[in-house]
Amino acid sequence: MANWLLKTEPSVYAFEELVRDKKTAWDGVANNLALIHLRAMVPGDRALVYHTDDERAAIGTAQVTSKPYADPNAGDPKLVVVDVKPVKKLPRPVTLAQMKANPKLEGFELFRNSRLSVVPVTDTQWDLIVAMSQT
DNA sequence: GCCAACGTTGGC
DNA sequence: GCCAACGTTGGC
Repeated sequence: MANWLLKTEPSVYAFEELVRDKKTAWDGVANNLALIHLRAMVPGDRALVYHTDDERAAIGTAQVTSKPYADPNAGDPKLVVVDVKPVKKLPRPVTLAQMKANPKLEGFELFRNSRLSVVPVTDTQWDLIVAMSQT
Protein backbone atom coordinates (compact mmCIF):
# COMPACT_ATOMS: atom_id res chain seq x y z
CA MET A 1 0.00 0.00 0.00
CA ALA A 2 1.27 3.37 -0.94
CA ASN A 3 0.27 7.01 -0.94
CA TRP A 4 0.26 9.35 -3.88
CA LEU A 5 -0.51 12.89 -4.79
CA LEU A 6 -2.52 13.41 -7.95
CA LYS A 7 -2.46 16.81 -9.55
CA THR A 8 -5.36 18.17 -11.47
CA GLU A 9 -6.29 21.48 -12.94
CA PRO A 10 -9.53 22.41 -11.20
CA SER A 11 -10.76 24.06 -14.39
CA VAL A 12 -10.47 20.71 -16.16
CA TYR A 13 -11.41 18.20 -13.48
CA ALA A 14 -11.82 19.37 -9.91
CA PHE A 15 -12.14 17.27 -6.77
CA GLU A 16 -15.76 18.32 -6.52
CA GLU A 17 -16.39 16.64 -9.85
CA LEU A 18 -14.87 13.43 -8.57
CA VAL A 19 -17.19 13.61 -5.57
CA ARG A 20 -20.09 14.13 -7.93
CA ASP A 21 -19.00 11.33 -10.27
CA LYS A 22 -18.32 8.88 -7.42
CA LYS A 23 -15.45 7.47 -9.41
CA THR A 24 -13.36 8.28 -12.41
CA ALA A 25 -10.56 6.95 -14.54
CA TRP A 26 -7.56 9.15 -13.79
CA ASP A 27 -6.45 9.83 -17.32
CA GLY A 28 -4.43 12.38 -19.19
CA VAL A 29 -1.10 11.37 -17.68
CA ALA A 30 1.56 11.24 -20.38
CA ASN A 31 4.77 11.95 -18.54
CA ASN A 32 6.95 8.87 -18.32
CA LEU A 33 7.85 9.07 -14.65
CA ALA A 34 4.24 9.80 -13.78
CA LEU A 35 3.22 6.73 -15.78
CA ILE A 36 5.75 4.63 -13.87
CA HIS A 37 4.09 5.76 -10.67
CA LEU A 38 0.66 4.98 -12.07
CA ARG A 39 1.77 1.48 -12.99
CA ALA A 40 2.99 0.96 -9.44
CA MET A 41 -0.46 1.60 -7.97
CA VAL A 42 -2.57 -1.11 -6.45
CA PRO A 43 -6.21 -1.06 -5.34
CA GLY A 44 -6.41 0.44 -1.87
CA ASP A 45 -3.63 2.95 -2.35
CA ARG A 46 -4.49 6.39 -1.03
CA ALA A 47 -4.17 9.60 -2.97
CA LEU A 48 -4.21 13.26 -2.14
CA VAL A 49 -5.96 15.27 -4.81
CA TYR A 50 -4.11 18.50 -5.46
CA HIS A 51 -5.38 21.46 -7.44
CA THR A 52 -2.90 23.38 -9.57
CA ASP A 53 -3.52 26.78 -11.18
CA ASP A 54 -4.56 29.50 -8.77
CA GLU A 55 -5.46 27.18 -5.92
CA ARG A 56 -2.22 25.29 -5.47
CA ALA A 57 -3.50 23.20 -2.59
CA ALA A 58 -4.30 19.66 -1.58
CA ILE A 59 -8.06 19.59 -1.34
CA GLY A 60 -9.21 16.04 -0.74
CA THR A 61 -8.37 12.40 -0.46
CA ALA A 62 -9.19 9.57 -2.79
CA GLN A 63 -8.61 5.88 -3.08
CA VAL A 64 -7.32 3.80 -5.97
CA THR A 65 -9.95 1.20 -6.82
CA SER A 66 -8.47 -0.61 -9.80
CA LYS A 67 -5.22 -1.92 -11.07
CA PRO A 68 -3.55 0.18 -13.74
CA TYR A 69 -4.97 -0.51 -17.18
CA ALA A 70 -4.49 0.86 -20.66
CA ASP A 71 -6.43 4.02 -21.28
CA PRO A 72 -9.34 2.88 -23.47
CA ASN A 73 -9.54 6.34 -25.03
CA ALA A 74 -5.90 6.46 -26.05
CA GLY A 75 -4.44 4.52 -28.91
CA ASP A 76 -1.14 4.08 -27.12
CA PRO A 77 -1.01 1.06 -24.77
CA LYS A 78 1.72 2.77 -22.78
CA LEU A 79 -0.78 5.28 -21.51
CA VAL A 80 -2.29 3.75 -18.43
CA VAL A 81 -4.96 4.95 -16.03
CA VAL A 82 -6.34 3.83 -12.69
CA ASP A 83 -9.83 4.20 -11.33
CA VAL A 84 -10.13 6.38 -8.25
CA LYS A 85 -13.00 7.19 -5.95
CA PRO A 86 -13.32 10.15 -3.60
CA VAL A 87 -12.84 9.50 0.10
CA LYS A 88 -13.34 12.90 1.66
CA LYS A 89 -12.74 16.55 1.25
CA LEU A 90 -10.09 17.86 3.59
CA PRO A 91 -11.43 20.02 6.46
CA ARG A 92 -9.54 22.84 4.82
CA PRO A 93 -7.19 22.86 1.83
CA VAL A 94 -3.49 22.64 2.55
CA THR A 95 -1.74 25.09 0.29
CA LEU A 96 1.57 24.59 -1.39
CA ALA A 97 2.89 27.57 0.56
CA GLN A 98 1.91 25.94 3.84
CA MET A 99 3.57 22.70 2.83
CA LYS A 100 6.73 24.47 1.76
CA ALA A 101 6.76 26.37 5.04
CA ASN A 102 6.73 23.14 7.02
CA PRO A 103 10.30 22.00 7.65
CA LYS A 104 9.09 18.45 8.19
CA LEU A 105 8.10 18.29 4.55
CA GLU A 106 11.53 19.19 3.31
CA GLY A 107 12.50 17.02 0.35
CA PHE A 108 8.90 16.31 -0.67
CA GLU A 109 8.93 15.13 -4.27
CA LEU A 110 6.21 17.69 -5.02
CA PHE A 111 8.75 20.46 -4.49
CA ARG A 112 11.67 18.68 -6.06
CA ASN A 113 9.89 18.12 -9.34
CA SER A 114 7.04 20.56 -9.52
CA ARG A 115 6.01 19.46 -12.98
CA LEU A 116 5.35 15.85 -12.08
CA SER A 117 1.63 15.13 -12.04
CA VAL A 118 1.75 11.90 -10.03
CA VAL A 119 3.93 12.20 -6.95
CA PRO A 120 4.75 9.56 -4.33
CA VAL A 121 3.91 10.52 -0.74
CA THR A 122 5.38 8.84 2.32
CA ASP A 123 3.23 7.81 5.29
CA THR A 124 4.87 10.55 7.34
CA GLN A 125 4.12 13.17 4.71
CA TRP A 126 0.58 11.93 4.37
CA ASP A 127 -0.07 12.16 8.10
CA LEU A 128 1.46 15.61 8.29
CA ILE A 129 -0.61 17.02 5.46
CA VAL A 130 -3.82 15.53 6.83
CA ALA A 131 -2.97 16.98 10.25
CA MET A 132 -2.27 20.37 8.69
CA SER A 133 -5.70 20.37 7.09
CA GLN A 134 -7.29 20.18 10.51
CA THR A 135 -5.65 23.24 11.95
C1' DG B 1 22.71 8.12 -30.23
C1' DC B 2 23.41 13.01 -29.41
C1' DC B 3 21.88 17.43 -28.68
C1' DA B 4 19.83 21.87 -30.00
C1' DA B 5 15.47 23.77 -30.52
C1' DC B 6 11.13 23.96 -29.14
C1' DG B 7 6.82 23.32 -26.39
C1' DT B 8 4.55 22.71 -21.98
C1' DT B 9 3.81 22.97 -17.18
C1' DG B 10 3.43 25.12 -12.98
C1' DG B 11 4.91 28.49 -9.63
C1' DC B 12 5.58 33.16 -8.75
C1' DG C 1 2.67 37.75 -17.80
C1' DC C 2 7.05 35.82 -17.06
C1' DC C 3 10.36 32.39 -16.59
C1' DA C 4 12.67 28.13 -14.90
C1' DA C 5 12.60 23.34 -15.30
C1' DC C 6 11.81 19.66 -17.77
C1' DG C 7 10.31 16.59 -21.62
C1' DT C 8 10.02 15.74 -26.50
C1' DT C 9 11.19 16.14 -31.19
C1' DG C 10 13.84 16.08 -35.20
C1' DG C 11 18.11 16.73 -37.75
C1' DC C 12 22.42 15.02 -38.14
